[in-house]
Amino acid sequence: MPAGPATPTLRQMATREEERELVHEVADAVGGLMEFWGFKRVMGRLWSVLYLSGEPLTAAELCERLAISSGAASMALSDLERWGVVRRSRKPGDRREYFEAETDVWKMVSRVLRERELLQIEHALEIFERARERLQRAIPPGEQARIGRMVERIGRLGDLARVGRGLLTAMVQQHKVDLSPLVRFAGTFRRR
Amino acid sequence: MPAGPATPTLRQMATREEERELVHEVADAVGGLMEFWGFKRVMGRLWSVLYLSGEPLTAAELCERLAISSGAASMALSDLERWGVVRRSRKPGDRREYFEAETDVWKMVSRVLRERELLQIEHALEIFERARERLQRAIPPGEQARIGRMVERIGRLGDLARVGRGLLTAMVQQHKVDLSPLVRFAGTFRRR
DNA sequence: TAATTGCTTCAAAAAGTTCTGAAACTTCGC
DNA sequence: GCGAAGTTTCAGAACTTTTTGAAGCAATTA
Repeated sequence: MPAGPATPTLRQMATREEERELVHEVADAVGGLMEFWGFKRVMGRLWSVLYLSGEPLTAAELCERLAISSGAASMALSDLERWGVVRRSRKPGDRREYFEAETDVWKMVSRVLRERELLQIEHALEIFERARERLQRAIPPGEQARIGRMVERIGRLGDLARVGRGLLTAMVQQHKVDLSPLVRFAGTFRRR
Repeated sequence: MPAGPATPTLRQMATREEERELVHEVADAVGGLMEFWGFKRVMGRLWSVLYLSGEPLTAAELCERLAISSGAASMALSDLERWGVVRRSRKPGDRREYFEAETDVWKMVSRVLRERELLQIEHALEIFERARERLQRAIPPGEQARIGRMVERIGRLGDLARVGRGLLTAMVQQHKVDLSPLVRFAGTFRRR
């Protein structure tokens, strides 16, 4: 209602209300993205509220704003801290801990890529190579064709994993690398 | 045991055994990657077995090889089919359905990127922009600084989402696009 | 058309995940 | 060292996801 005799105070309250709601929407969207990425939804929500508030907040305040228990907050905040995405700080003369968001968003993303995605892909790659090697030797007679195809396909999975690893590595390493050769390389693995 | 008087038959059996195990390891690795990506683990396992076997298999055979129920197989195979990752086929004079893996791995990956990741990011982007716009207008007096910072930070989230969208779009569009400008662009969003 | 085989569906079970709230613990000022 | 305030831990509750197995359905053959 843009019309009506709203006093400045009422209008301000309405604005505050709207602000709260918008912040929550953003926090939920970030939470959704993070969940999609295999983190807890609350982690994304907590980080967003801290990031948008711009100033350190206490655990109690976060609990209240997001309507979660102290336990959940404590755990999620520890996780966030472990990911270097939130920092703790204290104010002199105040016993409570304050939490602050890391603001370099790219730093966060690249750390996750490096420590999680890259490990996962590296692990798969090891398995692929080991399997390929082992199948390669001692092919039973009369199975050349079948095993050969299998070996080739495992090889292709390995190639794809390597492309992924290359992309991630490139993204992660300070953007100093030109991704285009990698992307062209990826074209190699289409078909068959 | 490389020594010992193993008959050809025994040796062959050992090899078969090893093959089974290696295929399972690969299938689990792919399953792990797919789970990481928000799919069901079984989906990855099923696809891998089909991909590596190289020939169409029946549902019953897949159930047996992966030790899952017919229900689970039926559902996961439908999902895979919906993602264009597995095809059904029939053999004349055989009532059973056969399943075959899509072998163009990149086609699969890019479809997922396009239909899932891209949607998710697009959704977040809309929320960010809407929130930014709304906060922008009607800033309560004396809150310039606080709201201004908030608006700026939501803007930064939006920028990051756009970079992600750009990367995904580039990857998805037949590799015709050079990713390097995007990656350089990403450097813009570090710090503060 | 009936019998048979194979496939899908679905309710319930199992497994896995996240959240709560209170007890245990830590820290700090007195 | 004691008490108060704040934080972490953890067992169980609540919720979500995945799997099972059997009932129902569909297709094929005789």
